[in-house]
Amino acid sequence: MAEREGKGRRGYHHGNLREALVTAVLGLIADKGPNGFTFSEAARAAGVSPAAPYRHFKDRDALLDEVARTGFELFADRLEAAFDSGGPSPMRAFEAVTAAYLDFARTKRSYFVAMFAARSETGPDVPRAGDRAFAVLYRVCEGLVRHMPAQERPPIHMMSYHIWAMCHGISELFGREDTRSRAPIAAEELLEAGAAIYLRGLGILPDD
Amino acid sequence: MAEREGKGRRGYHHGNLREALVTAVLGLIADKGPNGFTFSEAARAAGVSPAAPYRHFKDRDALLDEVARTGFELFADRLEAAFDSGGPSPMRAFEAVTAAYLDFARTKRSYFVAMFAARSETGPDVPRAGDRAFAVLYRVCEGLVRHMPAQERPPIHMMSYHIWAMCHGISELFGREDTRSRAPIAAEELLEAGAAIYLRGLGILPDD
DNA sequence: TGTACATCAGTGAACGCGCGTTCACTGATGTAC
DNA sequence: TGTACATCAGTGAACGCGCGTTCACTGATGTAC
Repeated sequence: MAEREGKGRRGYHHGNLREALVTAVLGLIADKGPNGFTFSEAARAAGVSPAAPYRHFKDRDALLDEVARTGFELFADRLEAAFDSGGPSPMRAFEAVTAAYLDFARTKRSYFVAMFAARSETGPDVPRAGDRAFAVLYRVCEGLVRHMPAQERPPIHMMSYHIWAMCHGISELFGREDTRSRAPIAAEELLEAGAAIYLRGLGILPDD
Repeated sequence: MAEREGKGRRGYHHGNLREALVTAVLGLIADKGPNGFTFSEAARAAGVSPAAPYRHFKDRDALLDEVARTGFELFADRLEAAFDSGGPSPMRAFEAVTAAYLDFARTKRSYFVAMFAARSETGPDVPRAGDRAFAVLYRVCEGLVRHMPAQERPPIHMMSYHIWAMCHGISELFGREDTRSRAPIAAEELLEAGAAIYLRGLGILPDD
């Protein structure tokens, strides 16, 4: 029980301590928030001496940055997969991507928290990974707008920011498992309805 | 310089240590985040021995809760004032309130961070203070919808959640002074445009 | 108005604890021959 | 296929430090008479 034999931990050498630390941190974040744990605790949670993490990370912030970076990569993967699942229909892609945003924020909560808690100064790779996720939202909007006459098209950048903000706001306020969500409406429905209203305001109707 | 004579700190007794601690914590949050300071640091920043805060707060979390509670009260005050400033025009009230949301999130960043970082379990007063702020958004939406025929009116609760989420998402993603905002568009414009599109989607036009 | 006393709100010394970090070390792994 | 050796990735003991918390204390304030 105290030992973790199954995977990793094959004797003196851990084998994949770097990933094990990230995993351990995710658990700690879930319990105590992004700043509620120490470097030593992370080592302990990974079943390793307090000096071991220094082989892989300069300090606690570097470790947290790694979690954030990994989270952004995973996030971007999810959004891209959702985008592809929408097939040729821009509207389906839109729905799949926004739903994936919400789902990630809820089910990968620890990643999500780390992604927005990490100090953006230290990790130059973190924003870059975020850009990949944003690009998916951009492409989604592009698809929705393509059939419109050029004059009526809204600025796609602005539109993607709006969608991003809506997803993000709803995730933060209503899409958390830990706090009983404070709205009597489910976050998914709320987002779906809000997005539909927003798109209608741009002249984009549900039946493509 | 090291002493703070002007106000408070009138000799052996501080006079208003409770508020002074809250103020000190706001400064610490601005520097190092909501969990980046210790109880002792708060005491030191208030110019007081490390044992003194125990007269007023059980522990660090209680202190942070107080900051959050104060923040929510102030936030609600600001929104209410903005609402009143809109006069009889629902649309002006709407614009003033959403702008006030953004402004608070930016200029009272430390409060804002504390408000959403405090563990909601411990402080039963915190959500209650948040409700007062939400009530303003609700009234704003009510006003916007009043002239519509009853059948066309959207559910006001849903509508207020949407507005709240939009304000919140934009504040978090683009409305921070610390990080250079990542959007090439200013948060205010972004919010204004997004809200206008959303309202148009509901059949509400700018010219009341 | 003065005095005695209770209460309040601080001090500062003390304690045990766990953290961050360094260090010489050592077991495991990979590779040259 | 075996052996020697370099390198890698851990250990565990040690250190100084600051934190959280308690404690007897003390200066300031408020109030009863």
